[in-house]
Order: sequence, then structure tokens, then C-alpha cells
Amino acid sequence: MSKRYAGRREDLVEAAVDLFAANGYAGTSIRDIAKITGRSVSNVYHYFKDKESLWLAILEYSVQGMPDRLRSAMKPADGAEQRFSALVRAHLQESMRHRREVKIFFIDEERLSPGGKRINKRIQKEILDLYREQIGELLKARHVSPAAARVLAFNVLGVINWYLRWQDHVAGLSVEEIHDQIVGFVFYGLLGKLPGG
Amino acid sequence: MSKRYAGRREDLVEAAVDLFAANGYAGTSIRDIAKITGRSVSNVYHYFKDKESLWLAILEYSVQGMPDRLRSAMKPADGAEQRFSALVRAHLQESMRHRREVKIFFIDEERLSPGGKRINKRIQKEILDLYREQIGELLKARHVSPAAARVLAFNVLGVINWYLRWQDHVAGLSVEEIHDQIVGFVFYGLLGKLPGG
DNA sequence: CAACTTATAGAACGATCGTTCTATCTTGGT
DNA sequence: ACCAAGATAGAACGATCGTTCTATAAGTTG
Repeated sequence: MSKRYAGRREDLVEAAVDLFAANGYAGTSIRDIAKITGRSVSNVYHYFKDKESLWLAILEYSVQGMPDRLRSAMKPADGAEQRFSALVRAHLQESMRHRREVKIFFIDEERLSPGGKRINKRIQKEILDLYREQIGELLKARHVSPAAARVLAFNVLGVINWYLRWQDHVAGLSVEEIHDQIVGFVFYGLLGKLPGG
Repeated sequence: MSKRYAGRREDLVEAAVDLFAANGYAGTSIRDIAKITGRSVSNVYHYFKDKESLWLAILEYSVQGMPDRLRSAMKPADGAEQRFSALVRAHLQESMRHRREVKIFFIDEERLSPGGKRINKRIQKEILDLYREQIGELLKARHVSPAAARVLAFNVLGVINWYLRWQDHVAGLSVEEIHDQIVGFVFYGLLGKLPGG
């Protein structure tokens, strides 16, 4: 691989992320990707054997490693609340970092081949299980049923993933303040505790 | 309009809801809709002038009236907490009732014409404002900033809309129990109150 | 039955899709 | 300088897309 051509493959992935996030998988054509990178259609196929491979390459360098990154954000020495807070904060930051990829990942999963769907589902299940486990630790004294813990895990994921949609639409708060708000909501809801307390 | 042909238009809308929800707007063709209804392509165009009109017809008979239905679920005589609880429960029920439509509505909004987008945004804003207003009432004593109230409204919407995704994947709880769980989470989060209290 | 409106089907249009093929150009190693 | 490997472009394939046109069948109304 020559230096002159370094990053050419990554450019394609970058453009594909943009377009997939904006227009969806079915709504994005190989020609679109070629056009905004100033390349030819066949050049795209030189780097990726087909459209779905491009999709999977996106997942590979972003969402694929997310469960591990979330796990390593939680320090074993801390208490359950600190660990959970760290998990949520890491998850929010990861979602920010890979905003478009996560959007693609969670929204457009339907049109994949069975093999692609399996990868998608596996990662989603890893993250869900991570939350279920931590919620179990957090609520140990309250003996919640597994079904209830599952519902709670989905609720937390809903808050975090929904964040991707309105992230841009809030003025007047810094990113850190928004994250504080979200963590506070996940812990105490609307009524459980005063915002400042 | 003859009786023999009554409901033929509605059949097309019904099929389109199914397919749009399963495969997205760009991922669904007029020919797909014609095929599963056993009609011809041109017959679809006899009832709808183009693809986007079909989309808007779906919104019209489902999501369009949702803000009003949510408003009318809240009894003015009740207190702020009862009113908010009624709002969330009505929203959950409406989301269940029009599961596919809401999924389409919130997910696939990007590929519409400017006119279609405007309708979409208007309804979403109506619902968001409804929540912001009620959250304002609910937290009157705590003087939360408008930006913070906005974040809280988005969080609640995230929980409810995310519910559409995992609705099928929880065994061991009835629909009412799940709704209780969700309302409890919105009010008190993970730690704010005991589940049984 | 005749006239008119509605419902339907089938063929076709141009555009675009994912993909493949072939040919040229660039680069790095010898 | 030569050559193999990688990078690129362009043309073309068959399939499918949204849409339109034309023609026929069915139903309603006189």
C-alpha cells in the first residue's frame, strides 16, 4: 500500500457513514458515495465487494468495540452507583463520538442479509446485557424480577439512544450539563430528587 | 362510490403501513404494495396520486390526531401528577394502537418532500410542547430552566418511543404491568422510589 | 339498453439501482 | 527499464424503481 493512496478506503467509509445516516441504507446508492468522494463507481467496488460490506466496515470501526469500551469505563473498585453512572456517561460519550454510526446501527437494521442482522443483534444484545447486569447490581436490595429489570434496561437505553435525535436541538446547556441531566433522570426520574440535590 | 368497492383504498393504506414499517419508505416499492394486495401497480395510482400521498394518508388516519387525543386524556380537574400519568399512559396506548405508523413516523422522516417534512415536524413539535407544558406544571415548585425542561421532555419521549422497539421482547409481564413500570421509571427513575411503593 | 363514472390491468417510459467487465494509469520493487 | 500489483475510470448488464398511458371490465344512473 503506497502512502499516496493511504486513507482512500477510509474516505469511502466516511462518506458512506454520512449518507447512510442521512438517507438510510436503501436510500443511499453506491453512485451517491462515489459522487461525493469524486471517485468512480467501480472504484468503490475495488475496496468493498458489495454494499453490505461497506455497511459492515462502518460497524467494525465504530460500534463493534463499543461493549468492550463501555465495560472498561466501569472501575471495579467503585460502588454500584458510581459504576452505573460511569456506564451511562461512557455510553453517552460513545454515542456522541459515533453519532452517525449509532444512528445507522439502531435504525436501519432491517435491510441487511441474515449474516449482517446476526452481527447487529449480537452487539445490541451485548449492550443490553451489560445494562441488565448493572441494573441488577444497582437494585440488589430490592429484588426486582428479571422481566422488570429487562424493562428498566430498555428504558435507560431509550433515553440514551433518543439523545442522538435531539442532541442538536437544545440551546442554553453545555454537553456536560445535558449529560448530568440525563444521568439524573435515569437515576431519579422527574420527581425522585431535586435537580440540585 | 359503490359498496362492492368499499374499503379498497383502506386496504392499500393497510398494506403500505405494513411494508413501510418493515422495510422503510425507500425500501418499499409501489409494486410491493400492489403485489401483497393482489392489485396492479396502476390501480394503486388510481387511489393515490403518488407514493408520498400514500405516506401522508397513513399519517392522516393515525398520527395526525394524536396530539388532540393525548390532550383529551388529561382531565383538568386532576392534579399535576395524575394528569401527567394520564398523558404517559394515553401516549403508551396510542403508540401500541398505531405501532407501525408511529414507527414509520419517527424513523423514516428524512426522505419526504419539504411539504411532507413540515407536516411531520409540526406533529412532533405539538407532542413535545405538550410534554414540556406538563413537565412545567409538574415541576412548578422547583423552577427548572426551559432548557432543562426541554431535555426532560425529550427523555420521556425517548422512553416511550423506544418502547415500540422492544414491546415484543418481554415475556413474563402483562401490558398493564409494563406500562406501570414505565410510568414509575419516568416519575422516579431507577433509584427514586421502591417499585412497590 | 345506453351513457357515464369508477375500478382495474398491462405495457411501456426514463431513471436509477447494485454489480460486473474491460481497459488504462500509477506505483513499488527489481 | 520492466513488470506485477494496486488504483482508477467508463461502459454496460439486467433488475427494479416511480410514474404514465391506453384499454377493458364493472357498476351506477338515466
